[in-house]
Amino acid sequence: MKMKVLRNNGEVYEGSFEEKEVRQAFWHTSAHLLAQAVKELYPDTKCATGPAIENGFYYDFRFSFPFEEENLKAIEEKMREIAGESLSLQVYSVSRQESLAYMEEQGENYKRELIEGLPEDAAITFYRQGGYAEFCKGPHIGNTSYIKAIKLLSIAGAYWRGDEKNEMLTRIYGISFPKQSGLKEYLHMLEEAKKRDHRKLGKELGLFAMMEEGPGFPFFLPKGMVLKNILIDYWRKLHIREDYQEISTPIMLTRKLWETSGHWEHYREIMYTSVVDGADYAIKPMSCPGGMLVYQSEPRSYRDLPLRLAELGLVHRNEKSGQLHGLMRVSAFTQDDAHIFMTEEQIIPEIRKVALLIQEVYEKFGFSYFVELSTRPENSIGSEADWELATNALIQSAQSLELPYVVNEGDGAFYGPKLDFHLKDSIGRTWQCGTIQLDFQLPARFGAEYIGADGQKHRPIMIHRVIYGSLERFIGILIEHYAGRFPVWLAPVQAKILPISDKYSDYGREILQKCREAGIRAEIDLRDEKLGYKIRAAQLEKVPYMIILGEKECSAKTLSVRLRDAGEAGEQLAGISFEEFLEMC
RNA sequence: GCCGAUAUGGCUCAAUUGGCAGAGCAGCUGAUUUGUAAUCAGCAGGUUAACGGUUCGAGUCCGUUUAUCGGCUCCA
Repeated sequence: MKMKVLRNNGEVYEGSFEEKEVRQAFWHTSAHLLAQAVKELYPDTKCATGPAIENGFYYDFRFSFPFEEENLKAIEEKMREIAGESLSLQVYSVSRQESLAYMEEQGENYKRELIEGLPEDAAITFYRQGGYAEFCKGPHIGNTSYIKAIKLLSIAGAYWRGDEKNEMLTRIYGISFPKQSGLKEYLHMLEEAKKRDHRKLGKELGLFAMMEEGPGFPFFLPKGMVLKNILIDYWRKLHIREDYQEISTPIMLTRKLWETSGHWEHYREIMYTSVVDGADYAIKPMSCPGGMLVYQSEPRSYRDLPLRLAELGLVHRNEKSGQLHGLMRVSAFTQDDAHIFMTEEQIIPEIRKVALLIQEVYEKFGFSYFVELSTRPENSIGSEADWELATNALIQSAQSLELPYVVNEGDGAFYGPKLDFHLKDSIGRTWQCGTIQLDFQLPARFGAEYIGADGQKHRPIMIHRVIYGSLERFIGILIEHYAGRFPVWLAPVQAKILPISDKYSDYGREILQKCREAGIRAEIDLRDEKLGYKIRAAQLEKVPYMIILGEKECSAKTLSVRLRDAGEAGEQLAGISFEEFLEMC
């Protein structure tokens, strides 16, 4: 179905909902419709901003009463009513003066503030639908009647202009479609995504648990621990190949160290601290100072560089309450950290090497990702020149690898800029996993040195980097990515042995032992149940191979293997030898 | 931290206006000896997140706390 789109230069474009511009215009108009409905129902409400987002739209309001989820129904109803009036939209330009006067008259102080931020000579475009007009750069769809299906999804608090120092507004999220079927499909998709939620699967599959006794501190259950260890084994292999050396540094170190590193000043509020024998200690929120001390544990020469020290560091961060999220955001997590000490000439080749390693790992799991370059934040240390050099090195490296990135102004670490790699979860939220951070500050603060070819002392430059980011977050993403159906190499249980009756238990145990000797992660189901029951249980546990043992197999000393990923037909391999099975794994 | 919501056996969920806390699955016991997604029967399992209040009586109403969920801010 085609619909008209009004651009702010007066142009009219005709396109379908499948096109991004049209869809964004559609949702943007839906946001205006939401504001219009809210103003009609609650005229005292102040409107802030309301854009289209990747899936749907939102609008921020300041209500004159405590707004509750209950109120959404009435608003939704009103929106339908207005959409049904088939209001056509008009776009027109107004001078800055005039629009300020209009917002003043309407009592829309947030809008006024936004317009005040625009240049003096700016012509402001307005979009009007019926009695509701809003300053907006568009585009919008031509008529409200295109909007046939509306659902307001949730409410949330959101700071005015995204700044926590500002007052909190009420944000209403919604979605809309030109057809009822579109909405139905979308809601169904959300339901499906919920089934992949790592918190649900983590519980069902016995991977990890969260307990009230340790909010934000995940417990790894036996099967989750297997998964974690597989990731660690894979990581170790790669790092040996890439010429890293593994170290381990203490969880808790003295205040003096954190003062030297700058963490005591810049990171204090999220560090767990303790007093031991009258002295202040902090539990590490990062492993870098430990790595730094290892670097300094002996004199270094330019021949040692680049020196790559890797550490699976368990760090603790006392996050503000309300920020925890399953395994994705926890208070204690294992970073697959490494600190690379190098000369200036080695910066770009080293960054490239790390970026390639991150790409290799993400490709191994079939992840798609996007990269973000974060620049100097307000609360940071070091000279402008160092920051510029570091930022340019990251840009050059990314460009030389043809790695597309978006810039995130002012979001760097306090000691340096960084390239962040973001992965998506099941409902499209993105999480920062890999990161490459360049740091001139820490080596200076610690007075780190190496002896150059010229016999003089020089200061090394440091890279902080992670590939997984945190094992916990990465496992969360992995669970959702595979919906719990891990590939064989990752599956905590690779094979479930299912004897048909207890007459075959001994043969089952024999096969179990052979599996274990061959390094296959196997379990046996010796319960007094029928085969169908055991298959169902194994299938729900998402075990890749089900080894079925009955009279035929027992007497011929063979196996029958049912595949988890076989279709409805229940494809299986009957009467194969143990060796043939081994080759499959 | 902020805005909004939720909390009932191990899990998923019931419990009319405040009136005896219940079911399925999982677990245990017994029978059954099973061929590709649930065999039958029985048993056990709870200070309804915690604390306080209103009431003759609270899972249900009110308050506080904790945890969790959807977001904002922050972040691996």
